[in-house]
Amino acid sequence: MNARFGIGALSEQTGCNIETIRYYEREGLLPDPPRTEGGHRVYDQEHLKRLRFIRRSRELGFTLEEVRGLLRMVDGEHYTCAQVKSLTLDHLEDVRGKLADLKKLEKVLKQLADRCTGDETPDCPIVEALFD
Amino acid sequence: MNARFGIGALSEQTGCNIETIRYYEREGLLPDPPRTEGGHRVYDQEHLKRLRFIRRSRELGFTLEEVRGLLRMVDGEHYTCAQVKSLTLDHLEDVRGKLADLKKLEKVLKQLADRCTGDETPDCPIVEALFD
DNA sequence: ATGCAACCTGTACCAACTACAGATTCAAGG
DNA sequence: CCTTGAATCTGTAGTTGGTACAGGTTGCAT
Repeated sequence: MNARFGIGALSEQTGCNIETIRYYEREGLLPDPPRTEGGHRVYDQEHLKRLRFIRRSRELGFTLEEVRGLLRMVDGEHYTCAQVKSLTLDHLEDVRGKLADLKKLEKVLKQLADRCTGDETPDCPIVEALFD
Repeated sequence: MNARFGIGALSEQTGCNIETIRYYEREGLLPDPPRTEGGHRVYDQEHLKRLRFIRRSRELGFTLEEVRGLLRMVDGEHYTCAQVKSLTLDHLEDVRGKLADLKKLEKVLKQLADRCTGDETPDCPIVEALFD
């Protein structure tokens, strides 16, 4: 249960690639782990837990800066629900903004594609539209 | 009508910032414009038209590589509707993929935020969820 | 003892710009 | 004609979130 393992195992456990783990360490998101005599990193369950937290956050689209914020709260142990919720809602707004943009984009692209016959004609309404 | 103008005016006409215009030139998307004695760039309507094309394409989410492709077709004068449509449909698929991802994201974030009371409690269900 | 997989550091690269610093040129007012 | 300040010039570095080497060292099994 108190298993210790190398960076390769941590990578496999989390699906996070090795270079990225070292990158998170450089960025201060993961603490510098202890090393073997020869300098190899040695991890434990705490590291695993923390890296999973980072990965889950990233999958939800939080930026590294936001993850840093979340980790500070968690580390400080004195965060409130309100703070975390606020960060989450801000991020949700971002996502909704992007969603709206992409929907517009999809509509325009679809319209363009529909107006185009797709045959061998050398005059394309898409190109015309791009030229305005 | 045969107006010639500097990079600042081109920037204003297109909403494209000056550094970006020079960047497009370096990247070969815009042709090297003629220069004044002193080395300042001098543009005309053709440059304006081309830059607008690039900007419109970028606004529709085409990558610079895709824009390059579109420009090659336009420059070559021997593109077909089919080619352009194919590029557009590929891109439309990309957009739809991203749209689907973002929708999932929005759902999860909303669920998380809803489960969170947002009060002064120090135990947050969002944080719990991120730890899995 | 040896072979080779795993790991190390350091650097460079990706997209698509953006942001300087420090030098030069252009255009307008006096 | 001269000055002044805005516009422009080149060149380099930074952004985000990693990824990809190169070239060297360590760890472990045989």
